[in-house]
Amino acid sequence: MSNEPSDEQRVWQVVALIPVGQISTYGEIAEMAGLGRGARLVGRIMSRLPQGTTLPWHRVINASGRISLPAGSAGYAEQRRRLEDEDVVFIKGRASLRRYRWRP
DNA sequence: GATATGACCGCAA
DNA sequence: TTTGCGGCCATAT
Repeated sequence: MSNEPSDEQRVWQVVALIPVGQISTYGEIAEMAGLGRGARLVGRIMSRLPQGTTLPWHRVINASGRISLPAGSAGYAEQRRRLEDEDVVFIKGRASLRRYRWRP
């Protein structure tokens, strides 16, 4: 039988490892999950997460340091609130923390 | 098969 | 710093 984890499974696994209060980007996640330049794939997978998931999806932002959800949307507000609850500071719409980088 | 779309990215100007 | 554009890759039509 195939125990091969799907791309979706690997992305979930990588996102789950992001430490509290730290952030990563779609591109970094794609790279770590072995998807190469599949940043858009990561974005698609994030958009399809089941409600009530325990995954720290809010710690994933784009390469510009900004939240990718439409500004003003409910999703944007929730992601920003969750990050601020973890002491991530926003300045002019950008997360002030240096983005989390994986340690090889 | 061709085209359009998306929680993206890097780079040039 | 911000914008625009090409590149990227899975899905939907």
